[in-house]
Amino acid sequence: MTILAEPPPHTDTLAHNHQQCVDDALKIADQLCTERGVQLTAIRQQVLALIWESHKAVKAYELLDRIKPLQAAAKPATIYRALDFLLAQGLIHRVESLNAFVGCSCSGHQHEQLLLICKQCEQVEERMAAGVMQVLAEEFRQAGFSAHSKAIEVHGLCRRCSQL
Amino acid sequence: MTILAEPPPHTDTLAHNHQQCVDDALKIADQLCTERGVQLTAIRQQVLALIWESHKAVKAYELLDRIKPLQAAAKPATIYRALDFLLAQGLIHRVESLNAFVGCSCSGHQHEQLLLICKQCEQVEERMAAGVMQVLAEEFRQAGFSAHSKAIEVHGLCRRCSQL
DNA sequence: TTGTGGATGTTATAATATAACTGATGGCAC
DNA sequence: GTGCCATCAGTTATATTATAACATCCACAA
Repeated sequence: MTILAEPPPHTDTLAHNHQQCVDDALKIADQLCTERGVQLTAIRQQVLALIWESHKAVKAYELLDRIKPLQAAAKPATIYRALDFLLAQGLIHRVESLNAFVGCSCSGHQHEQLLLICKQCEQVEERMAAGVMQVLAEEFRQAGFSAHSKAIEVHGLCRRCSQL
Repeated sequence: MTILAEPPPHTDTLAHNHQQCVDDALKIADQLCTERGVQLTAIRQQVLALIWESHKAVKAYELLDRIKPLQAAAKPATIYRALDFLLAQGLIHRVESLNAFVGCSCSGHQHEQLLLICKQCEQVEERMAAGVMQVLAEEFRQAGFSAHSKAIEVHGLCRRCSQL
């Protein structure tokens, strides 16, 4: 079983240039939406930017609080509609086990990912985990199951936090 | 990569003797609780039995409605407390992506499982998926991640429903 | 008896999410 | 330009999921 190379994990907010993450995410979002002929409106972009403020998963009502300075009229529906859009475009992940949302760093790729959620620093690392997905596919074949979507969410301690 | 043998899937309510599933589940629960010196009280047993009425994932408030004939005083806390107990004992799974609960057919085993959730018939098949878990473990090692819990929930069509 | 711990009862409320209708905007066919 | 349509956002209300906090009960042991 060969495991494909992974992009460097960004679980260390101190050590990486986070503004670069945000800029990249917004730029990619912009490009993808243009290509697809869908609108990355101001609200949607603001929500995406708020989600990318950290590598932690963010709750919808936290986003609501944080968008209010920019969108005074914001209500739950404002946020949930933006989240629905971003999810549909693959720009964010929903973290089911936390009822929260995190930026997707492989936006535009179709493959599903593995989400490693740190209990300590709360950051979420996304990994393509090609090997895992391949073995999973074999498992589905055996089970006669046609998979439409999968979430692999793992709670534990990230490299950094387990070393502390 | 060898895949271990799986117990026969019980995704077909019509074709299998479901009463057997329920009886087995209750008997195993009883044994485990006795062994562990914890109390499988009437409420807890009733909730477990209600969850086992089908192989579908059941919502907490559905359980609340269904337990009322038996426990007229039942309130949300009644159900959530019973669910917490059953989860702690490994007798049920929480299906994060549905905010619902399903009986665990490998109660007492420590290993994590793969949950295959059918969009059509709503039944949940549990698989040990030893191969998947093994490859996952290798992935964690590479990521320097110490996993404490993992949920692998896959939505799609089960064998039966994809053949219809 | 008297405490102690576990389970349950009870009330209230928090947290998460959606429905349904209204209005505003902008493109485009005519 | 006018009218039409689709998309997005505003607004109100409510549904759904989950927990907090405190009271009560009861079995059992000291």
